[in-house]
Formats: sequence, structure tokens, C-alpha cells
Amino acid sequence: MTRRGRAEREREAGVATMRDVAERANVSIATVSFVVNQTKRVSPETRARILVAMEELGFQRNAMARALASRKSRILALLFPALEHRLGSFVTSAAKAAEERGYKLVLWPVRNDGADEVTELISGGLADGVLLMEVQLDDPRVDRLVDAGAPFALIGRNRDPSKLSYVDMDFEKTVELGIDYLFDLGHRNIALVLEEFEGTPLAGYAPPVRTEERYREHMAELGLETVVLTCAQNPVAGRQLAADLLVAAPDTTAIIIMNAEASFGLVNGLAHAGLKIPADISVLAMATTSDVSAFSDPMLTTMDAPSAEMGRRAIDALLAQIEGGSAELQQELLVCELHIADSTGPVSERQRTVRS
Amino acid sequence: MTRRGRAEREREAGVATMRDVAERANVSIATVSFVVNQTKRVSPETRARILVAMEELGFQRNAMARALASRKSRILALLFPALEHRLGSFVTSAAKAAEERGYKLVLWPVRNDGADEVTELISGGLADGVLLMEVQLDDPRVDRLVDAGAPFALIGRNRDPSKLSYVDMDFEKTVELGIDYLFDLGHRNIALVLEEFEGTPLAGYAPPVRTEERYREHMAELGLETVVLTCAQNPVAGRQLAADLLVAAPDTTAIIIMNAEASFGLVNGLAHAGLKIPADISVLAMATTSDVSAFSDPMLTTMDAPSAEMGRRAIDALLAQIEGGSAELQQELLVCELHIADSTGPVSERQRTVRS
DNA sequence: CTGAAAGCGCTTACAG
DNA sequence: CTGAAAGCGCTTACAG
Repeated sequence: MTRRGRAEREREAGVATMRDVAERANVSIATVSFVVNQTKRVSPETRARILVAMEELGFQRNAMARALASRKSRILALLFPALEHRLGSFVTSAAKAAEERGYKLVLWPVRNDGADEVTELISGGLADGVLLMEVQLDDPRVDRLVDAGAPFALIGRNRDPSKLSYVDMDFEKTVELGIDYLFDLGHRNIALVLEEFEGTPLAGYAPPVRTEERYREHMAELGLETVVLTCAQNPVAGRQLAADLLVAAPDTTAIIIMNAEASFGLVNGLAHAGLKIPADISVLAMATTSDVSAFSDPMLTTMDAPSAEMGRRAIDALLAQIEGGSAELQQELLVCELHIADSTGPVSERQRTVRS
Repeated sequence: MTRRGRAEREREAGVATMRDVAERANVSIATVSFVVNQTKRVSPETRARILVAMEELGFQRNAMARALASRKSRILALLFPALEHRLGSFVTSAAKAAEERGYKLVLWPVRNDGADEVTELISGGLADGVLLMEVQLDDPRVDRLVDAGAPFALIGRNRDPSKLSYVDMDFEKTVELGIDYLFDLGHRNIALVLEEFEGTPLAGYAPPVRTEERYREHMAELGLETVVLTCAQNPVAGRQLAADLLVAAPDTTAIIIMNAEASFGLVNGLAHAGLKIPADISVLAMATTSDVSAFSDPMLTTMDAPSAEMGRRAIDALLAQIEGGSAELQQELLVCELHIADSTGPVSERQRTVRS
């Protein structure tokens, strides 16, 4: 019998079992089970010894084994059909890619600060790997995943993703593309509008940071002045923003906005202020989807997030790690595609004379 | 030892295991495993016998046991933070309610016609219970869940849900509420706009059916003419609809629309046709959320779906079954709440005279 | 209060 | 090509 022993495996994987805890605390695994699940009285001393052992070993009970033995998974499934029209093509295409390769992709709700849940999920054996969304520049969940030795890929990037697998939008190239498009239309006063995250759990969310940086750089390269505003992710805020912008930077002839919800309000707000779009001012919505461009009137010119492609590649990146080992890094940046509609146009002669 | 034997349990739960298949096919469970997973060559005769046995017993391999033994769950988790701003409060509140009661709610993507997946999910032991969304009037998934003996609750209702647990919007009372509100404002020509589902996988989706029925009844009670139109779930279709409506029913002074995406287009389309909202025509968006009412200009008066409440109650209904047994039926209908904004107003003297 | 042991339903080296 | 058996990591009646 050359089958590897438990201890050997433990050393490799670093997963402590109830048996390990039991040995260390000098009790039976039954007793450990009782304290873990609080399912029977255990004397305070024994209990304390067990808790210490659990702590020292970083014990996490295996959810699969528990489910098998108890015939209860404690998982409720919300059957989620027709994902497309709710979550966009990212999830749909990722789910499809996973299925094609023999895996099931499941959406796992976690709080934004829920680092513990991450550990639990992996150490508990419930998932073979993890896709992480809405990555912040300094994201504690990433550290947890690294510590847990979990296979994972980011949708987005943290501050230094050089050793990690990720798929992200190329915000830098995208904003550059947007600026160049507007520049070629004759615009010289191009403002940038971002989502406001200060004071929310998403403070330090990377996309606006990267976008703003590159915007400032590229505008400088073109010898242009910069105007950056932020606003909350809702149309009311967008409407207010229109007023603010016209006070702060009345010369503006074009706006790049990366804030889908606010963009609809922005368009309405500009109209209320008496501006015609695009005759008086152009609006370009970045990193959104042209599906919603008709929410506003005129229809928004957009730079569409490559969602479906990102979904597919994210699964690829994750499975490369799971099946190929942790050395298999995959790092991809995808540029948004420009979809010209009715909210952008050449700068008019009137704007040129009146405003400059 | 009075522990119940395997056979006894099997009779109760009706779940066939590999061992059952092996016995029936006169082979070892190892061999069954090989054919189930196609992991080793098995002679055609043996293989055929096993396949027959599997079929006869309705064998589904237990996903938990497989995961435990193979140390692979074949599940990938998409960590999903901040659900609120994507899926609405329904999922958030359901997830929270589940957590409070010691369960984890997971979003399980299935195709709309994916009845097999449903069986797999339950028989495979992966979930203790199921919440079913987007229920159709005749929904094969419901039959599957009944057959599988799975604890489940519907978000919505099928044609005859009298023996099932469900939580649904009370479309009947809601549309009545909307009609009465507009009637009291003096409107007599109230059109109804629904989502178009013919030819889509959601054909036979119950909400528009129920809404239309009660609309016709209640309008008749008030002695009013009815106008019902449908359109696809996107703003472009909504814009087109405005034109169609003004041709089909030029007398219309108020519209109740249950089609959130199209409602934004409808408002824009009416404006393009030269109508002022609400001076010339009122628009009431039903079964949506006031969070998006500012997407349009003027802000939409809405009847808000009680999403958070539904999420909570759906979990209650499901857990009542899981923990209390299948006799525990829970059936709840919740009315949408009216949020008056700027898109509805009294019928004007001009409308009254010009139009009637 | 605690433990020995059977069992959950599979997978998988090993032996034949 | 097939099987006996150990093992995955837990839970849980039963006995003491």
C-alpha cells in the first residue's frame, strides 16, 4: 500500500481536519464535532483545549464531508434563468465556458469586506476555484486567497497584480481611445466624469483611478486642460452633475462619462440647461453597453465593455491554474469598443467662437 | 444497533446509489463508477447492463460524495459582492435571510428549459432546497421539483399553485390600484403596455397574463374601453411603441406600463411626438423600482415591486418546508406600492374637450 | 461528559 | 476487464 498517508497530505495542502484537532487536543473526533457544531454539552476544559487546537491549526470544517454525513448541505439554490437580461453577458459567457469544460459556475454572494467567507469557501472544499469581482486597489480578499493557496483569477486588478491571474478592461487605452475620437471631432475641452466611491465600501476601486490617471496624462500630451468630476451612481446625481459641470467648466464641449446610471441623468440635465446634444455638447459613455444607450435621448455613443470576452477568458485563466498548477499565470487587458450613436458629433463653429 | 439500513432509507427517499446500481447490474461499485465517469474501459456488455440499471433506478450520482472522494467539487465560485446595485434588493434580502438562519443562498444559473439540471441539483445533494424564479404558467421545472420530492418555493406562480409554496406580486391588485389612481385623476382612456414574450423562452410568463386579465375586468367594471399593447424589453422598442400607441389609440390620456426597459423609450418617444408628460399624457410604471425612475425625464411615477419583502418571505417559505416538512405550505401575494413622481397628473381640460 | 465505530456515497491505487 | 478495499472528512446513535 503506497497510498499517501493523511499526515503527508496535510503537510502539502495545509488543511487541518477534525482528526488533527482531535489528536492535538487529546480527544476523539466526536467530541471535536460536538464543539464545532455546538451539538452537545462538552466540559469547559475539554472545550477550551479543542478551541485552542482549532485556532492553532486554522481548522475549517469540510463542508462537503459535513453535507455527506449529515445529509444536509445547508445550501439553498436560487435557480437563475436567463441571466443575460439581468447580469449582462459577462456572467452568461463565463457560465457557458465553465460548463463546456465540465465545471459549474455559481454566483456566491459575499459582502464586500467578507474575507472570512472566502477562506471558508475554499478550505471548506466547496469550490475548486474562485473568480473575484470588483477588485479594489488594496483588496484584503486577494491576500486571503493567496494565503489559502486557492486557485483564483481576478476580474479587475489590484495595485500590484504582477503575480496574479487577471482579466480586466484596459481603462488606460480605452480612455485614450475616447479622447482621440473626440479630439478628431475637433473637441479641445473634454471633461471626465467618474463614479464617486469615497465613503463607500468600494473606496479605492481601481477603474476610476486608472482612468483618471491616463486621462490626465493623455490630455497633457495633447496640450489640453483637464476637468474631472465625480458623482454617485444614479440618474439624479447625474442631473445635478450637469449643472455643476456648466458652472465649473462652462467651456466644456465634450464629456467622457464612466458612470452608466448617472449618464442618463446627465443627458437630461444638460437638456434642462438648454444645451443640445451633440450640437452644443457631446457625451461619450465609457465602459458600458450599447444595450442601454437608448435609455437616453439622444441615444448615447458608447465604448462597450467586452463582457462576453472577459467572461470566457476569466474562466480560462482560472482553469489554467486549477488544472495546470499555480504557475500558470494569465493576464489580459481588453479595450472597450466604440459604438457611435447620436450623442457625439463634431464641435460646432459656434462653440469654437463663443467658447474660446 | 438500530441504525436504519441503506435499503430502508432508499425506500423512503427514493435516491438510488451506485451500490444499488452495482447490485442490480451484478458488478462492483468500482465498475459502475468507471462507466458513470467514463474513467476506464469497461466491456460493452457490462457497460450496457450498468446503463440499463442506472436508467431503471433513475440514478444520479451524489455530487457531495464525489467531491469528497475526489477532492474536486467541479464548482467555480464567482464571488459576488454588493449584490444590491446589480440584482436588486430581492436577492440581497433573500441572501441575508438565509444567512440568519444558517443557510447559504447561492445563485445557480440554469437555462430556462433546464429541467434536468434541476433534478441533478437536488438528487445530487448539492442543495437542500430551491427557489424558482420566472415561473411560467406551465413550467416543466415545477413538475420536476415535485417529482424529485424537492423542497422548493416559487417566486411567482404557475397556473395552479394551490398545493405549492410561493411568494408573488399581486399583479391583480396592483393593476387595479394603478387604474384607480389614474381614474381618480380624471383619466378615462387608460392603456396598458406589457412585455412581449411570444416566441421567447418566456412565452407563457404569468405576470403579463394576470395583469392583462384583471386590467380588462376592472376597466369593464368602471365602464371604460381597454387598449393593450406589448413590446420588447428595450428602450428602442419603447420608443416605437409610443408612435404605435398614438395611432392605435389617439384618445389615450394615461398609460400603465409593466416593462421597465421600454418605459424609458416610451417617455422619449412621446416627447418626440410632441406630447408633454404629464400635461398631455400620464405614464405610470408598474412593478418596477423607483430607483430607476429618474432614468427618464420627467421622473416616472412607479408602483414599486416589494422586492426585499419578497426575498425574505421566499426564504421563510422554503425553510418552512425544509425544516417543517412538505406539509408546510406558505402562499403570499404582495401588492406594489405607489410612488408618485412627475410623470402622472390630472387629466387636463384640453384633453377632456379635444379628445372626447 | 466522552469515545469507538458505523456510516454518508463516492473514487481510485492495487491486484488479479 | 473487473473487484475488494481503503479512504475522503465528517455526523451521530449507542454505550459507557
